[in-house]
Amino acid sequence: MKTLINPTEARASRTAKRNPDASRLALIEATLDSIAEDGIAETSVSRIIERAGLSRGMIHLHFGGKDNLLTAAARQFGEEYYDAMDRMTDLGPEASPEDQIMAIVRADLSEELLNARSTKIWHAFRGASSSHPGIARYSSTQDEKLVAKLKRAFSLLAIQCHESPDLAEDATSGTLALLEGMWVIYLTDIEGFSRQRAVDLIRRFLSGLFPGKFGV
Amino acid sequence: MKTLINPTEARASRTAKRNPDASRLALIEATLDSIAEDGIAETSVSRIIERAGLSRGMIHLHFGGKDNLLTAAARQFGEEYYDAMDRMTDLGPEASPEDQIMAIVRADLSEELLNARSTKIWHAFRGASSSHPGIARYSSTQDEKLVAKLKRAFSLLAIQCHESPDLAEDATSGTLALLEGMWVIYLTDIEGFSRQRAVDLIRRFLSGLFPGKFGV
DNA sequence: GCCGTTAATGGACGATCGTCCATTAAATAT
DNA sequence: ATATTTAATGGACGATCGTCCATTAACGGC
Repeated sequence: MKTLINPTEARASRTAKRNPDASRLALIEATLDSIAEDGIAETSVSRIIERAGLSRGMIHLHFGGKDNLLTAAARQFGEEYYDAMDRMTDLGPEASPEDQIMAIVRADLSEELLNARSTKIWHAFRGASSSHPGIARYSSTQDEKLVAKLKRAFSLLAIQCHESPDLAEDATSGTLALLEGMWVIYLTDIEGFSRQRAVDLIRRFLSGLFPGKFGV
Repeated sequence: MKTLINPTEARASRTAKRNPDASRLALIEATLDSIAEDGIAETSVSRIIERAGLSRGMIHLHFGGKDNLLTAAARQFGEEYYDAMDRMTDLGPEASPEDQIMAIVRADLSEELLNARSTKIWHAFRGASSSHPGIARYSSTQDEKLVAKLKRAFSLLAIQCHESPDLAEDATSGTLALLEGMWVIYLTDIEGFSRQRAVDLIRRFLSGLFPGKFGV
């Protein structure tokens, strides 16, 4: 059930030994898996090392404590999100703002980014960030980068449509709220959620804001 | 800092004794306060009884265990939300669908419902509900009632506008997503959040969906 | 092939977790 | 006034928490 980036780097069978980078990664992945499956409250040191197949002392050795491991896991989770987001929204310089915006929307709602594992982890980190400064850092940068991406495209679109920058501002905030809301709704009812319907719905809302744009 | 429904019922000074209902309520309120201030992970039996000013055995006596107390707290939290929502959206039978919808939006984003305490608790329960069936029950009914309220008003509005029921469906889901998203955004940056801007933004999105309606 | 370095182990530690129960004392019934 | 019922107390219990460290073993330099 564990999802390691490279299966061959998976922790150390009995023979393979002394691979500190792989151990660090295994601990981070085990932490994320545990949060996704058991919740952050149940994610104890014992559970983590059991999942990673490592010994008790490793967390203190590599991270200096459980808190730092959680912070490292939050950092990696955010980086994985943005690597995938950047890769999926790289449309070249001459893509229209509409296409860029819809690419962001589709990416954020794609199975790669929006799935049971990632929403559980995202939700757990969001909740913990109010009392955990380390996690808060990487949760907030996640938003800032997404906002910047959206705002740039909507500003361009507003200029094209001879609309005020005010509209770009509202469209950015509204799209962000719609995407965040979709994640919550997905988490609430994973089985009943339809990615296609979510994308179409956001398109319809944006079409109302920019008449003639966003298809239909 | 504790918010008791009736301050005079607050737990038992040294003199007042033997008030099982007040004790139950004090435990629930202490639980909600602890979740809001320290997070659900830090909300232990010891912390709860310390906040409530009661003795260790009370949780087992009144609820049979910590899990049942959490469930009772989730139930009460949901009921408080809907009592306030119903009270704030009771506009009489001849209110227009637009007014009803905006009343729901304004209520959901009002200081009474959207504040630091309630968003933290809401978020914690949402996260816990995936592994805690008791909490899940009361989290899901919360959504169902809100969806029903919105859908009724949007269906009426769609008929008035000679639009397809399909639009009412999308408007309901979209408004719900916007509201859920606003709660997440509020939780992320409480200081920077503007209720008025959030209400106006949702109105603007709805105005795009129903041209000529929703002011501006 | 020996030695210093360091990744890795796993148990010990005190603190805290949630549950439970013997006891006390207030309210009610007789 | 006495007996019964039950709310409330607070400590004991084993389990588990996160941290730390003495020990083992794999690696790189000579």
